[in-house]
Amino acid sequence: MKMHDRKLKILYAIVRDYIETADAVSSRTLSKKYDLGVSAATIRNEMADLEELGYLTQPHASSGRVPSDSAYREYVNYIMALKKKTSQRKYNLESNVASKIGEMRELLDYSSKILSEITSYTTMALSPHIEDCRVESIQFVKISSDMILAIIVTDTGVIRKPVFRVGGGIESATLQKITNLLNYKMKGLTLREVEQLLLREINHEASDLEKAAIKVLPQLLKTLEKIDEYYIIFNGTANIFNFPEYKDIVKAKAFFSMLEKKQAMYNLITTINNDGISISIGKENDFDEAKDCSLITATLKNDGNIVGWLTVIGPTRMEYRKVLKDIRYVSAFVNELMNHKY
Amino acid sequence: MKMHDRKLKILYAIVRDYIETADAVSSRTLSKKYDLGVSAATIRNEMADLEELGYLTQPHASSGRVPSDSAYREYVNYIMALKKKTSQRKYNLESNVASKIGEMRELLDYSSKILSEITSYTTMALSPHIEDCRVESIQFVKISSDMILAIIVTDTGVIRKPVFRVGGGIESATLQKITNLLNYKMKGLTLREVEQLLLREINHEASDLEKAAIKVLPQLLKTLEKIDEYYIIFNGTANIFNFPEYKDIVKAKAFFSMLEKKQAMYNLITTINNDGISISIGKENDFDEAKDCSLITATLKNDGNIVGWLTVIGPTRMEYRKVLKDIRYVSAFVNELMNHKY
DNA sequence: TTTTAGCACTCGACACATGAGAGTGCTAAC
DNA sequence: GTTAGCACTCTCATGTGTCGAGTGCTAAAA
Repeated sequence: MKMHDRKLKILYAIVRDYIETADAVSSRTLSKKYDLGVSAATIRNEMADLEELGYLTQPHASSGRVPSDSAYREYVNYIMALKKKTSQRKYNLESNVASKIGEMRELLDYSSKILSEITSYTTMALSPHIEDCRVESIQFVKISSDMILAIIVTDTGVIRKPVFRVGGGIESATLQKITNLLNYKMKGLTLREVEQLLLREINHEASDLEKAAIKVLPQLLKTLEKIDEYYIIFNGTANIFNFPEYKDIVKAKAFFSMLEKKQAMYNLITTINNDGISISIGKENDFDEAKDCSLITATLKNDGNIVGWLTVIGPTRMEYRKVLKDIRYVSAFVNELMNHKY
Repeated sequence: MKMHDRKLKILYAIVRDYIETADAVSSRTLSKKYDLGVSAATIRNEMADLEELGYLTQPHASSGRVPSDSAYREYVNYIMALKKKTSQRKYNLESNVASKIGEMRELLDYSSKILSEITSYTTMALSPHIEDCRVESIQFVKISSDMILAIIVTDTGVIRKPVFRVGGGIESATLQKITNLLNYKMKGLTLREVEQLLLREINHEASDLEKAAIKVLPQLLKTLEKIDEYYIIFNGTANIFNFPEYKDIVKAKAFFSMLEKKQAMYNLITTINNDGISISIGKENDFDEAKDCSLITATLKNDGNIVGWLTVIGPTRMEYRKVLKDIRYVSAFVNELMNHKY
């Protein structure tokens, strides 16, 4: 459905003004502040239409109009379609940062912190579910008489290093044997499949493993089960108080309760269209506590595999334009770094 | 200075009532609700005295009284001195949890989460500064062509596992040599001293290390520098909104800003009297943002060495009695677990 | 001397009225 | 199709009066 150009112009102006001021926008403000070429009365008529179409709401009979989620959506589609300015800003985010980043998790930490600082919003970094990654290698290292460190490296650079214990200890040589065997059998499998495999080994008392080795497996299996499935971290959570919509204590509480529901946040992010940058606005979020928020998420990929997500979280009245620019910048920087190193 | 018994009784009653209701306490309430044996008028006189002594304040001329920080301190000293009921509750916090805990950090995570759940307050878990721990062992493991995992185990069970990269890769054999040598030289040193030692090795082109090995050291040094100095995590942050004192959005924001200042939080905890359980109330906290909060901290020790801290954070109007009981319970549980395993 | 009853006084909370201002919707004229 | 004008609506700030909670003081009782 194509709206008349003027209607759209007015709609965008309302969205922009509301994003800027957080005040209901009046016809008079629009005619004065924006060069729309028509009088306030005309704008009033258009606004009445826009309200009927569901793009605007009126907090009360004699206030200005406030954009609805659909208005933001319309606006966001519009700015997303604008030619991305190819003004390649230089990545001067601490050029020596590369040498300090060892593994993917640190890169997520660092970039989400930066993103929060330059946007002044709350940001979130998320790693993919470990069970969906393919195992590149598994190693076991004995770090004390009864403690063993398992090192699991996946094909996307995600690394997990759980520690577990073996009652009565274990010989280094035995450990090496298990390492070799499992490593051989597991390469390329997902962790889910590895668990299946371990279970079979345990039950069938596989002949190619010694008794001593077998006794480690149940403990290893337990370890794999309790391993952090994904990694999630927030930055700049206190920033949410800068927005007048969170002056309301009930909303503020809802916001922080939302952040604490990590599994729901995980689902929220991973079910979006995982390509480039995606924006979900208010009720588009399939998670009650997030119905007042907008999320702008950049999917980080390496060789086509998802290695993480960076998300900016704020009120639906978000500075989409600015945040889009910033998140593009940071995620391009991350990609740059990955291409060099991962 | 010994106050008259009756004064103290009244003071404790005021503190208890205020903790319970968050409303300024009136003389009439006290005489009705608590069995003080005197009339409201007498209580009024005592309250006037207590105000003069700095234990009470009056929000406005005709309201009840509110306890000051010193009143809480007096009350806390009193309840801390009470005979701890030795009613050894059974540790029925998931008895199979022990088998799931691999390293200290997981124990901190788990116990602070539990503590937050049973108290309904915000909790914090903190590990000691890694540079103050003594190195038990250092190992290097090659996890890909150019990635190396360093495994640092300290005498208190704190483990760090930083990943770093070596341009051009390195032979496994060379790595083994370095591991052996450094391990030999470093055992018992603090990480700070290890850094000094590495610096010397690099500059002096130490003869007992091959060229190939030497080139890894600078990278290792950098890695040690950027390693997480300490580990800090929060649970139940949204709980703060349950307290009416945080209905004020300015205070709520201050609270979350406080949590984001991790270094200051670290200092706050580590400078308290590090023995058993300690309570710091309001202005006793040497950190502006924490002047409205009380912190109850349990120091976790193993063989006399500090292995972490568990802290409950809330308004100065905290349910000291209940929280004390809960934190004693959880930290005893942690100690139990450690004695069995660490 | 200590405790208590009584009473005047203070202050915040709340309900209610009022007026100004912002903004709209509608109508009639352009 | 556009605009000016005007009546109408609703919020917000301000002011006023009342109510109730709670104190401080005083004088009488114990």
